[in-house]
Parts: sequence; C-alpha cells; structure tokens
Amino acid sequence: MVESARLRRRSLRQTEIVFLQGDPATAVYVVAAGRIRLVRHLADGSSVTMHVARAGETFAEAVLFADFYHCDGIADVGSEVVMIPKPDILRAMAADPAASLGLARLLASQVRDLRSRLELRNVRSASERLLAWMRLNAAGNPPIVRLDRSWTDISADIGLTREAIYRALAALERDGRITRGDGIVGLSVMGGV
Amino acid sequence: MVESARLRRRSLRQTEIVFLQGDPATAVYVVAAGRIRLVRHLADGSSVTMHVARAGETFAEAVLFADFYHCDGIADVGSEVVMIPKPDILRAMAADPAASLGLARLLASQVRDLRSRLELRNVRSASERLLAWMRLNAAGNPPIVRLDRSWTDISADIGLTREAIYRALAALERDGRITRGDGIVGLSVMGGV
DNA sequence: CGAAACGTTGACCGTTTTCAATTACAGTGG
DNA sequence: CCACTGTAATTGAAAACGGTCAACGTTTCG
Repeated sequence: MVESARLRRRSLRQTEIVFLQGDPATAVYVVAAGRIRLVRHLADGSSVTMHVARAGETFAEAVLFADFYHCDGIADVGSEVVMIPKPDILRAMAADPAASLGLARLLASQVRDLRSRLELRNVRSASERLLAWMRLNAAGNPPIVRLDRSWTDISADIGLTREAIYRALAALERDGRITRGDGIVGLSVMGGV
Repeated sequence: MVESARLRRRSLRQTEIVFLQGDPATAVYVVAAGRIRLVRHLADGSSVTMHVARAGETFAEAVLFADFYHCDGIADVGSEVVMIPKPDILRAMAADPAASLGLARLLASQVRDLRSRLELRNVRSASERLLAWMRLNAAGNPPIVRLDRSWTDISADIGLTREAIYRALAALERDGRITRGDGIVGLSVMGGV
C-alpha cells in the first residue's frame, strides 16, 4: 500500500519490547512472524491485553492520529516485525489523495471483519459457532472450507479450546452436517430456513 | 464529519428493511435509535448475523468501496436511521483531503475499539471479564465507572447473560474488588502485579 | 531419529446458561 | 392519585456445556 516507505525489519525474542505505552509515536508495524501482544496499562496499575497481532496483521495503526503509543507492544514469542515510519505514511497520503482512501478502505474492511468475528462470539454453542465460522469461510457450491492453518490455530480465532473444536467437528460430522476430508471440510446444504 | 451532506432520516418498524444484500450501494447509515441487524446470506441458503448496530453507531461504511450491499439491513426493533448518501461522502473526500484522513481516523479508532472488545471475550471467567470491562470503561483515580445504560444492555456487549453479570457483580463486591453505588461502580485498587 | 506440534478422544469438574420467581420502579391511563 | 404494565435488578436451583487434565497415535521438521 505504501510501497516507497523505508521498511525496517526487526527481530524480537520472546518478551522483547517493540514500544512502550507513552513512547512517541514513530511507526506503524506489520507482524512478519510470531505474535505481538498489545497491553494497555491502566491508571490503577492493572493492565489489559487489547489485542494480539499475528503474522500478516498490522498493529498500532491508530498511532497515525496520535502522538504517543497507547499501549505496550511485546513479543509473545520470538517474532519479526516490519516498521513503517509514520512520516512516510503521512507524506504518502498528503501527496496522493488516493492513498488516504486506500487506507480508509483497508480499515473499513478490517472493521467489517472484526464486527463479524465479534458477532460470531455471540453464538454460544460450540458446534453452531464453528459451523457459522465455516460458513463464513466457505467458498463454492456446495460450500467447501479449505483449511490453510491448523485447527489448533483456528480455535483461538473462534474462541474455543482446540478440544472443543474437535468435539464439535466430530458431532457435526456425526450429524451429517459436514463432511471432512484432507484439509477440507464440506458443508451440507440443509433445507428450510 | 460530513457536515454538508443531505441527511435524510428514516423511521423503521420492527423487521422493516433498510437495504437488501445485492442492492446498489447508495448510502452509509447512522443509527439514531433502535437496533439494525446486518445479515449476510450465504450461497447455501443459510444466513449469519454480521453485526448489530446500535444507537450512535454507523453501519455499512464498507459500502463506500463497494458497488452493492453485502448484507441485509433489518430493523431489530422499531428504529430510526440517518442516511448519508455515498456520493456526498465521496465528493467531500475528493474536495478535502483532510476529510479522507478524518474517515481513516474514525475507522482506526473503531478498529482499536473492536479489537479490544474481541480480546475481552478471550477472558473466560465472568468476574474477570466484567472487571476488565469496567477497568477499560473507568475514569479517574480511584477509577470509577459511570453507567449510562442498563446492565441488561451492557451484558450483551460483554458477552454474558445479565444473570451472569449480576452474579459476578455480587461476587466482586463480596470480595471487596468493587463498590457499587447508584449508577456508579468504584474499582478497588489492588497492590501487586 | 527424536522432539515438538497436531489431531483426537475420554472423563470429570466448574461455570454459565436456563428457567423461574420476586422486588423495585417508571410511565400510563383512568 | 392509584392501579396497571413492562422493564430492570436480583437471586435460586438444576441442567448443559465447555474447560481442563490426561493419554495416545501421528505428522513434521531440524
């Protein structure tokens, strides 16, 4: 998106710090590998994890509109991040009006994605939640889900333990609501509402 | 944000439709009152709720970058919405580069908010989750939460039944971790980590 | 070739959801 | 001004469900 930026890479060991809450806002980041935990420290001394950014995700985008980081960024495991200096982004957006729109578009799609994920969590039943997730991630007719990562990994996204996921998968297959193959899940099309 | 837009208001009765999936993208909306449910219809005939927009929220922002609505918008209860015609927004952003930045800023703050809400759902314990929510919504020192809506309402945000919330409140108060007053909750500052 | 991560299943336990019932109000119409 | 109705706030009890712990076969990768 911001091609001309001077991208600097940085490797981090577990618990190593990317930035601290209160540090001057200098860059937006992309996680190349690993996991970065964003932790907000509150007035009463307690702290809350605001987000865990995983490979491929950007984080601290809000820093574009702030002077300081609002939370700590800490490597959850050995990780690698790419820094995109804030001035570079701002300059690009000032020079090219389309760049701002591009950013807005990116953020809008994230908002949509996050909202649907949040809504997914409102489905209490493990099986129904998993099924809803699969429907959202299926393609084709009949709908098929292609798994590009492990269930163990996916389970965190869905908000269930991996055990719960496997049990739900087994139950759904038992009931004929899905068909499992190698790295693939086929969804049965049910009649009715 | 987009002051000059021709804002049209529209009242909806329960189940009345704002727009349908596939309709040409004409406007972004703001919920003035009530609740609008965004439902996505999938290829296999099933449907999934993507989001429930509540008073004060905007919805269908993504329509700025699409030609059609990607889901249905249906009034969950009697509601009132304000339409902001898409051309108005696009024109404003073309005319004023700061407007695009403003939009990006708005979206970035939503992303941050949504991420923290999602992270909140990863806290399994009802009491801890509620406490985390209160900490994030507290102000002042000692931290105090001012309730601007009913617990019944808030419980949906937190992702617990209202009964679970009341029980968690009772337990936290019993343990001296919070103090309840009229429309107010005081958080106890604990030492340690 | 091992160690680590993934996949899978069983059993048990703790928690939350559900269902129910009760109290406390706030607003409404008579 | 009051009975009346609907929502919010609570609390109890039982049931359902997912989390946790445990065990084990399998795959992956250095």
